Amino acid sequence: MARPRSADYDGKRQAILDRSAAVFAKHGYDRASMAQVAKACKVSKALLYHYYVNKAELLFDILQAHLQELLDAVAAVSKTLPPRQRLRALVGALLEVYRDADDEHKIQLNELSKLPTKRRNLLTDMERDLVREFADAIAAVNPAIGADKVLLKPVTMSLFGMINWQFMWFSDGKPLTREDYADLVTTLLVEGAAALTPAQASPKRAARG
Amino acid sequence: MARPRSADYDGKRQAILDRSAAVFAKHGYDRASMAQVAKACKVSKALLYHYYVNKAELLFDILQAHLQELLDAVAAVSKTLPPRQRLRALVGALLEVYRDADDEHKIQLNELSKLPTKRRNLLTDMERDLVREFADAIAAVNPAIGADKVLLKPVTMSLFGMINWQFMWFSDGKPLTREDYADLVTTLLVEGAAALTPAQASPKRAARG
DNA sequence: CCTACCGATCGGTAGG
DNA sequence: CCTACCGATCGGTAGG
Repeated sequence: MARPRSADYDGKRQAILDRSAAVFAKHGYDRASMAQVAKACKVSKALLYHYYVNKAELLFDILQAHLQELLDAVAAVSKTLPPRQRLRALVGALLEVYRDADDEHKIQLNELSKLPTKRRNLLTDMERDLVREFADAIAAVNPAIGADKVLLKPVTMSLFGMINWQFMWFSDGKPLTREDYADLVTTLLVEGAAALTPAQASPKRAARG
Repeated sequence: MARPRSADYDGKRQAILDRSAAVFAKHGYDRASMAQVAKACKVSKALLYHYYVNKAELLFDILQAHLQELLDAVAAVSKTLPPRQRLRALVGALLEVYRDADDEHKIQLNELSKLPTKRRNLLTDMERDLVREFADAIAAVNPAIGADKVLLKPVTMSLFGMINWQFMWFSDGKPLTREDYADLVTTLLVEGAAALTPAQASPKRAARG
């Protein structure tokens, strides 16, 4: 009989994921040694290599789990909400996942490029799916921008810029909550975008302030 | 007699700065070996250590020069422009410096934390000065937000998010130019922020979409 | 301005 | 026989 997998295999794996993310975020992927990671995870280095064939696979698993969490949160937002409320809910969903994922977010921004091409492409595909959800939501709120081949991308990327830069300055416990910031971002995007489109004979003229 | 400095000392130093930034941006600071950097700069490793006492000083010099260029560009924007035109010019100034500084920008985002505390603090002070210029310009355009202790920071950071995320997706030669994007960002910020303030009995209510 | 070389440490793997 | 794990150590490379 084959020896069965440890009863707590998945639990252990998740614990390794969380703790190693903290080490990678703090010291950077290259500087964090597998010995350091193992110590933080309270396992031996050999056990770490039992779960992951190499360091890059550990990094990949951290980022895949994080991106899947983002995609799940976005998928859970009702598709029947009025467009603006749906966009607001999508922004709030991302910011809520980020509450406990500052480490994973930093790793995503800083270390993704260090994965081998195939693994990296799997993750950038997930990122692209996430972006598409937001682009569609923006198009639903503002059909003129949705139909504009030139404007939709920069407007969508402006939204991601605001959301993904949040980790640089935001801290919980201050007067402005995550919900407040989701409102603020949605207002800047929606009301700002509305000002782009009225005189929209050509995309260029529409974009000019 | 001490041997005089090379006639082209500063020119060589600048060339090292540019080429090493490319290497650090491509492979990451930790992975890029000093041997690799020396080869890209077409100098010996020993000469590299003649200009910089260690690897971190090279990184510091790259980032200091970059941040100084940003501060200079911002300082060159006329202070007598009408508020909105001034904000637009400030955004355009940053995006214009970024045209030839993608490498330096990536390094600033990814590797700043790897410098020793004192060096890092020198650079974060420069970043703070840059942020203050923009916060002041936003306050001039929208005095209600300028007077709001809760809103000014997140609104300013939203602007930096849009500008500093640009390197992730923008490419020159597409229909949307840097000038177009400066217009777009300024419009989102100014018209969006205007929608935050009318009902501004309390900051929280004002931020709610 | 170079080659030669160091003390330290890395990611990954061996036997059991 | 299998998988789950450990203490010890490998060959190769880094910054300086």
